[in-house]
Amino acid sequence: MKQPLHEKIRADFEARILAGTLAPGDRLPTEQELMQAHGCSRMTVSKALSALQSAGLVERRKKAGSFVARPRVHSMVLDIPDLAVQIGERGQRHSYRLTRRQLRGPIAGRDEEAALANGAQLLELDGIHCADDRPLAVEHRLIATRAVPAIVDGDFHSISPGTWLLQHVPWTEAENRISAVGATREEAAQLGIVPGAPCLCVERHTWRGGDPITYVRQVFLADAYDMVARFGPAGSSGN
Amino acid sequence: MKQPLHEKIRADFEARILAGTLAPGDRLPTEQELMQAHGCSRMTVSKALSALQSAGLVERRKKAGSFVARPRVHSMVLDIPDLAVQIGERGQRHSYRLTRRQLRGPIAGRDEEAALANGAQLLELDGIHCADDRPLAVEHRLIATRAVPAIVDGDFHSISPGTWLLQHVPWTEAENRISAVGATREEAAQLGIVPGAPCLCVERHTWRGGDPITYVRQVFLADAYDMVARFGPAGSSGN
DNA sequence: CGATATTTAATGTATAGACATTATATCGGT
DNA sequence: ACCGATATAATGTCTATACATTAAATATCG
Repeated sequence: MKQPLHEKIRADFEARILAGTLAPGDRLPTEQELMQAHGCSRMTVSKALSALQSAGLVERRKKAGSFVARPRVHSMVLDIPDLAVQIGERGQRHSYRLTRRQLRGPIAGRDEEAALANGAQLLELDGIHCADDRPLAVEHRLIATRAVPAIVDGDFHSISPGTWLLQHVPWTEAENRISAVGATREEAAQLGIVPGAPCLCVERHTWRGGDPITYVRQVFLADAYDMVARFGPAGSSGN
Repeated sequence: MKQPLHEKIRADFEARILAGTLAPGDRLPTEQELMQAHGCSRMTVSKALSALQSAGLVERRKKAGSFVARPRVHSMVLDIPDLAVQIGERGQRHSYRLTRRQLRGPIAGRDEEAALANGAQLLELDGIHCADDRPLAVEHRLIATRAVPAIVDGDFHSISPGTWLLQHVPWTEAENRISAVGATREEAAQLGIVPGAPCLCVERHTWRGGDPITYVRQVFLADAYDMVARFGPAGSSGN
């Protein structure tokens, strides 16, 4: 054990937060309690808590204590966009229509699906996003029931799975693959465009503490959607 | 001045690093020197330096001291891709052909160009990126000579302006706008495809400490290029 | 000269205490 | 019941010191 004490305390809470044992909004012990529990000085626990704070995992308030941070939306540089919110910001009404729902195992031979399923089942949810009832994107999504068991009870005829996931399951890692594609016959029919018309395709994997959560492929109407990623110095932190 | 001392020290070095006064590899004062300079204890300067370290701005080595961190490539979540490097990684030969070079002022009425120029002139560089002599992307670029005066002496018939900029001018903020477009007649001719074929369009602004550096619009062959952005917990730091 | 041992200068970790700050909670008075 | 003053509990900052760790620099020996 060459690990410094403040690092061990930090890692302990990080693990518990990522595992969900400590949920957003939960209060964690005061510095007094922690220094007694670990038999160390206050500076040491304070250092651990400060590290968690600057990593965006906890929020510290005087007199009140330290709490697991709420959403983590803006600490991460490129958000996972919530289509419903984005469309709403443009003054349009978002709607989602479910076209397919299936609970199944991974398709044999598709290693990515097997990795996502991680021994359990997958929930497949396909649907269409609309802005003011005009089709905007078709979505194909797979969700690992192992990571998100509550998903199978969800009703996604009204709210989209993406919105639900963003509100219930914080992610810690994500990978976006963005490309331009010509619409297939099927996609073109659903979006009301001609086959081969340019579309923006976003494929995204998300993980939480190393465990895969979901895979999604979204095909957008080209003239209706841009993807914007802005990023800059993370630091500052402030007080 | 309600600013804590360690924060003032941190901000001071951050500013100097972003301004370029302290260049990558430069050594900054030892904790001893800093505590004398500011008349404070070692813990205080150590806290400032630790913050800079976890922000990825400096690297600290025992016995040696603290140094301005080298590249900042992986601390930033979504890289500015260097096409030349990416193509090389795929085992292909990258080449860039300059098609237009013009030193000019901002076009009247275009506020973005005026903002980029910032009172000085703009260097406009258009060109084509090829992989193994097959056209891959057309690029339209504007560079602020105010931020990068050395650019006007550059010879971009062989190396691409993007490569040059990445190697010479570190950026601190960037904004990517990614969309799918149909190729215009002109772009189609340069890329060897039919007009209207789907292409991936990347528009990017970059800044350095608030000053605009460059604007670029790249139009990629859809089937030859994906954009991948992977990001996860910045923290960990470790020792 | 070169490999190895020693010194040493820097950061890394930790302690125990002091005082500052601030949001919450409690207590009064109207 | 409300509003305002006061107490209080938590974090925020800082000091002064001690010892640990590490890697660069230097000395030593074959």
